[in-house]
Amino acid sequence: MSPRTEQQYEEIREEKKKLIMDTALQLFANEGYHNTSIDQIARTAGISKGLIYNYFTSKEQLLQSLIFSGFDEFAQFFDPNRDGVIEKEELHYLLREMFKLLKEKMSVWKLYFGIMLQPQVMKMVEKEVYQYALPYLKLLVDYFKKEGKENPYLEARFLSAVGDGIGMHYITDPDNFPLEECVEKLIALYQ
Amino acid sequence: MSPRTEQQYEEIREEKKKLIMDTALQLFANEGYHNTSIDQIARTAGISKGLIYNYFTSKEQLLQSLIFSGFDEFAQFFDPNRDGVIEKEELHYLLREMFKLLKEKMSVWKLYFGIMLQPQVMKMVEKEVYQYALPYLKLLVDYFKKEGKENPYLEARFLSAVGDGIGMHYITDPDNFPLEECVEKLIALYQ
Amino acid sequence: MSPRTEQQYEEIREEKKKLIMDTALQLFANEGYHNTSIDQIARTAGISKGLIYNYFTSKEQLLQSLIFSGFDEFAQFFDPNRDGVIEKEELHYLLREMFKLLKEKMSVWKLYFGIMLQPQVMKMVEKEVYQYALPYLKLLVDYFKKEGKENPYLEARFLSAVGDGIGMHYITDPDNFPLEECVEKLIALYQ
Amino acid sequence: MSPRTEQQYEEIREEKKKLIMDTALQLFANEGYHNTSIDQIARTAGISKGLIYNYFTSKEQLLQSLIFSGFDEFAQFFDPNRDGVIEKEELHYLLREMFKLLKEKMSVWKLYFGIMLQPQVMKMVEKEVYQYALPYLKLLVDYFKKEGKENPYLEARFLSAVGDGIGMHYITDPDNFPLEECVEKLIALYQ
DNA sequence: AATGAATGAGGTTTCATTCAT
DNA sequence: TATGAATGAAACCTCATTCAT
Repeated sequence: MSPRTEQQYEEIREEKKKLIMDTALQLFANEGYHNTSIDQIARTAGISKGLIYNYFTSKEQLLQSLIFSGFDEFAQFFDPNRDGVIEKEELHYLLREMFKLLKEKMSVWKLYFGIMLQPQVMKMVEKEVYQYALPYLKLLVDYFKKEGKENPYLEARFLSAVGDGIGMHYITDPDNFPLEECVEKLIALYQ
Repeated sequence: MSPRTEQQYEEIREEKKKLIMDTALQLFANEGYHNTSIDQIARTAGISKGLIYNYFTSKEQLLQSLIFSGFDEFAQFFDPNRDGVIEKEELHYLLREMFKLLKEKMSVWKLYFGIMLQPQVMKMVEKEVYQYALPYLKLLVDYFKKEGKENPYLEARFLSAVGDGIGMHYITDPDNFPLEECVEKLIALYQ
Repeated sequence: MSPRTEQQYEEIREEKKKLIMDTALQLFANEGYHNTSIDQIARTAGISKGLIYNYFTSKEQLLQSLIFSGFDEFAQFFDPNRDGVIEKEELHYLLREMFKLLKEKMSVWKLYFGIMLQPQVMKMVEKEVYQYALPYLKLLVDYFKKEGKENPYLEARFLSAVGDGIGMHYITDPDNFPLEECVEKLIALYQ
Repeated sequence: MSPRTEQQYEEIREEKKKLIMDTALQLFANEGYHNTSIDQIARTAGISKGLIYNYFTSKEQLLQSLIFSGFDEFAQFFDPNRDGVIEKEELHYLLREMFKLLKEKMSVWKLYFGIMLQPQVMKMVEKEVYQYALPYLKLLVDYFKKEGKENPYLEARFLSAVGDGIGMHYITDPDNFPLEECVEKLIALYQ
C-alpha cells in the first residue's frame, strides 16, 4: 500500500514498454506486421490489450517506435558523426561489425527489410529513414572521395545496395547463406 | 446452341483475367498486398467484386498467380535451361538485360521483393520460389566453376545477393538510384 | 436445321426438367438445401445455370416443385380417395408398401423429413402439406372409427407419428436401423 | 490491480454467453440455422456482432455449443448411468418426464430435430450425437433384456423411433397434436 | 497502471439471379 | 433453347480501438 515513488513508476513504465516492444518485434518480424494482432502481442507478453494503448497510441505507432528504436540501437554502435572521416581499416571494421550485428539481431533486420519493401509502411517512415540514412551515406561518400574515386556518390550507393543485398539474402535463408564469406568478399572489393 | 462460341468465351475469360491481374499487380505493388482490398481491385478494374472470384478462388491465390506469372515471364526471357553453360559475354548480357527488365516491369519486382520479406506470404510460395530460383543458381555455379573459381557456390550466392541488393535499392528509390552505373560496376567485377 | 415439331420441343422440355429435378433432389437430400448451390446442380446435371431458370423461377420454387412432385408420386401409389374406406388387410398392405417405397426412394424422404423440420422451409409449403396430408389422415380416422376405436383422431395421429418416427430413424441410420422388423412390430399393433 | 475481480469478469462472461445462446437457440429453432444470421442474433440480443465472436469461434461452433448444451441439460434430468437398470415404473416415469421436458423446452427439440435431418449439419455433430445417444439406447436394451424380450435391441430402437416420431409431430404441430394422449398410448404399449 | 468486455468498420467470400448473346 | 460472364446483396469473420471499472 505504500505509494511508489515517482522513480519506481518510471521504472515500471520503462520495463513494460520494453516488454511490449520486444514482444512486438519478435512477432512482427516472424509473422509479419499485418498478421500480428494487438491481442496476440498482449497474450504473448502476458499483459492486457488495453495496456498496450497506455504506451502506444496505435499499432502503427508501435511499429514506428520499433523501427526508430532499431535505428537508434544501430546508431549507438556506429555513430557516423564522430569525426566525419574514416580510414580503410575502419571501413572494414564497420562492415564486419555491421554484419555481426545483423546476425545477432536478425529480428530487427527482418522487420527492417520487410518494412522497407512494404509500400504503405515505407510511406509512414520514409522521411525519418532518410534522416537516419543520410549521415551514413555521407560518411561513405566522404570516404570514397578521400580514396580518390571518380564518382564517390555512385560508390557509396553501390556499397549500400550490395550490403543490403547480402543482408537480405542472409535474412531470407540464414541456414544456407554463406554470410561470413560474402562479407569477406565484399571487403576484399575495398582494399 | 451456345450463344457465344467456346472461343468467344475463352477470349472474354483471358481478357478479364488479364485485367484483374494487371490491376491487382499495380495495387499490390504500390499499396501493398494487405492494404489492397478485393473491393479496391474490383473498383479500379471497373468490375464487381464477385467477378474476381470467378477467376481466382481467393485473394491469396490471386497473389500466387501474380508471382508465378511474374516468374514465368522472367523465365521466358532468361531460360537457364538452354544449353546449360554460359560464356562471360553472355553473363554480362544477361545481367544488363535483367536490369533492363527490372526497370520496365518495376511493379512485378516491387511485388517480388515485398513478398520475399513478408514472412507469412513467403511461406505460401516458398517451395515454388526455390523451384524457380534453383536453375538460375545452378547456371551461375556452373559458370563460376568453368571460370575456375575456388568456391563457385559462394560466388553464385554473392552475385545473386548483390544483384538483388541493387534491384531492391532501385525499386525503393527509382528516381535517385544510379541503376545503370551500378550495373556496369557490377559487371566490371566479373571481367 | 430442320425445325423441330412442337411435340419434340415439349419432349425436350420435359426431359430437361426431369433431369434438373432429379439432380436437385439428390443434392438437396444428401448435402442439404442450403448447402447446394444452383451452380452445383447445373454442373452435376451437365447444363448451365441459366437453363435452370428457364424451368424454375427460383431455387425456392425448385424446392417446392420437388416436394410437390414427391407428394404426387406418393399419391399415385396410395390414393386415399378411392372408395374412402379401407379394411384391416389393406392397412397392413399400405404400411408395408409405404415403407418399401421409403426404402426405394430414400432421397425424397430425406428431403421431406429435412424440410419438414426446417422452420422457414415449412412455412413455404405448409398449406400444401396440409392439403396433401389431410385425406390420408381422414382415411385413418375413418378406419379407426370403423374399427370402433374410442378416439379415432388420436389413433390416426398416433399412427402417423409412429410411422414418421420409424421412417426418420431409418433415414438417419439406414445401415443399422432394423426397418422391416420395426414395420412388422408396428403392424402387429393394429391386428 | 485488476479493475474488476476475476469473479466479476466470470459473471459477465457467463451472463453474456447465456444471452447469446438463448437468443441463438430461439432464432435457430424458429427461423432455421441457415436463415439466421449472426447479425440477426446480435441485434436480437442487443449486442454487437463482434461480441459473439468473443464467445464462440464461429457460427458453427455456436450451433454445436447449443446442441451439446441441450444434451447436457437433458442428461442432467435423465442420467442413464445411475445404476444401469430401470424398472417398468421407472420407464413410464422417464417417458412422461421426457415429453414434459419436450413441451417445456420446445426450442431445443425443434433445433435437435431440425439438425438431425440436415445432412451437412448432422455431419458436424454426428460423432458426439452417437456418444450421447448410446447410453440411452443401452439402458433401453438392458431394460428389454430384463423384461425377457426376444430381441431387446429391436425393441429399444423401436421405442426410440416411436418416441422421436411423437416428439417430431408435436413440434411440427404443437397446437393440434394430442401429445399427452399419445404419450399415454405409448406407455400403454409397455405395460 | 491495468483489465478485458465491447464495439463497429471493414475485410473476404458466397451465391441466387440476370442478361447479352 | 441455352450459355456462362457478370452482378451485388448479404453472409461470416477479424481486429484495432475504446472505456467502464
